[in-house]
Amino acid sequence: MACGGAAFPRRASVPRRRRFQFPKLPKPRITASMCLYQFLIAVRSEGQNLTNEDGETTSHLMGFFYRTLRMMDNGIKPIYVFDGKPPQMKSGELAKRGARRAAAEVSLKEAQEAGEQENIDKYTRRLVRVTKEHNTEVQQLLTLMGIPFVVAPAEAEAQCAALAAAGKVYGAASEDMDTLTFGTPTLLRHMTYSENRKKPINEVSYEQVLEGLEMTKETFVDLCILLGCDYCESIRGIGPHRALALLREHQSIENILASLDPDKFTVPEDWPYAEARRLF
DNA sequence: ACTCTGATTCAAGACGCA
DNA sequence: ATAATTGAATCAGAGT
DNA sequence: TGCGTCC
Repeated sequence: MACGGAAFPRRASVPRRRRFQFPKLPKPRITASMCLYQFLIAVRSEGQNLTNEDGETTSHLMGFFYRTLRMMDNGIKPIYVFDGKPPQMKSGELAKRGARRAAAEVSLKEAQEAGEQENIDKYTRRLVRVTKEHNTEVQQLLTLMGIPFVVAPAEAEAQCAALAAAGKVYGAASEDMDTLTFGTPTLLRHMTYSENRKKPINEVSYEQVLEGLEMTKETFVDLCILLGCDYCESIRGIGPHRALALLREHQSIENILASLDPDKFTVPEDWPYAEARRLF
């Protein structure tokens, strides 16, 4: 997640990008959770989600329906992957999110009182929440459409990587670089943009990324951990450049830690980098 | 002067018609 | 009871 | 391409 593509130094990110040409029967797997969010946030009219006559939201169903149809039109057979249990989070992180949500609620109320429609929309979007019902409704829709989906035991990204690595699908469609870290041979980015004809689909090959960065799978995983992944925080003061340079020099987090100047960089206490590494 | 990091902010879908 | 993103772009500021 | 509509 946090291992964003933009986080990689431009010069080093030699992973070649080439225009994606549809193979015969591509079956990319797609993480459904993010789609759900985006549909609920974006599919609106006059600030409100689309609803049926009973007032129940249908934005997510519309979104999935049309996007899936469009993919089928282009010869893509998608397999959606739903998140299972969300990754465990730290209490500090939870508190931070709670605070942000509270702030958005306050801002929303202010905007409502001031009658600022633009801000009302903005903060309403920020408060969007995906429920279990949304998930099951979408799954039901996919079933009716005959579109396969998988509910991942834990994180969707890992499940996708497994499907892709096993050759069950052509590739994994996601914006999340963690998907690569999980070992997906092929990552497809901008899947939705390209459906919208705004940007070309970006095909990233794991092999070529490693080659371009001159890294092994092991050092690449360490790199992603240093950049900050979902499972543990990163070291303050170490960003993409230093992380890459340090790994080139020392090959592993252990070696880096042994040589880091403790006066300059503070390593988090009980830093669970090894556990994070084990997850990938 | 320049490089890097980290904080902040914003926007987020798809269709069809003109 | 509990909940809730993220990538990209931009800016500020620390460190070199 | 821009814009109103989708429910």
